[in-house]
Amino acid sequence: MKGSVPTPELNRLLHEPARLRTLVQLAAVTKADFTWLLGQTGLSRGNLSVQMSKLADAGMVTVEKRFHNNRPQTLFALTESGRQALVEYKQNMQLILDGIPE
Amino acid sequence: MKGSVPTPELNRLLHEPARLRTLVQLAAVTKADFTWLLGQTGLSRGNLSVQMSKLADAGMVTVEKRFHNNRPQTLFALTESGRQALVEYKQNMQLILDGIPE
DNA sequence: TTATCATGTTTATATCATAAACTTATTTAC
DNA sequence: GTAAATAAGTTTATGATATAAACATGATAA
Repeated sequence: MKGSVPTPELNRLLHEPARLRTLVQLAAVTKADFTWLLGQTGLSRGNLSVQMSKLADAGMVTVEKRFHNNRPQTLFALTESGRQALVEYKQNMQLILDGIPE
Repeated sequence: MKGSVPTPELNRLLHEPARLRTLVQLAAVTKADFTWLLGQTGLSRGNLSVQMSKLADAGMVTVEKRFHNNRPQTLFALTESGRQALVEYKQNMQLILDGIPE
């Protein structure tokens, strides 16, 4: 068994850095609106929109549209299954990282 | 600064799971041949070939071709800059993971 | 009432991961 | 001795996907 290094599967939906970043942000708050996420992640509007749609389609986040100061506002929140997926991703990635010396 | 979560850049070359896996394997040994990596990673020959070429082009691994038992054999080894890149990736990813509760 | 800004969404493109098909050389079977 | 099968990779074709550019819509400012 020499040189045996674990290589668990990584959820590709979460693995993409643009989405991983937004999910980590969402994990740190109860709710976040589109514009705030824009600033935190540095993504373009188009990119953030597409990524959030994918996360919503997969049930990782909820989407709530409303008006705030007569402006449309979109609020996102991590779902329970999103939180679970994120924790699982963390565990798997941690196993991989542990195989790297230093 | 409420809700501030660090989001360092991740080296996309290393971030791709197929390549991350082979690099982690290479980090655990001094040298590895193509067929052995095939078994460890579960990648197809074509995929492994492409990924190793990219890693070689980027200077992350060295490639040594020789004959062994009258068969061609390709040996790979992590370079020093490859090792550094891997450690840096580990540190950055660790920062991101630390932002995830549990 | 025209222009500008704010907030997103839709599309078009360009990259890239992956497997299928191909190459070349070597044994093994007949 | 030649045809089939095995070994070790590489090249290509395609399908997915990340990303920005273009678009849409409504509100405020000039």
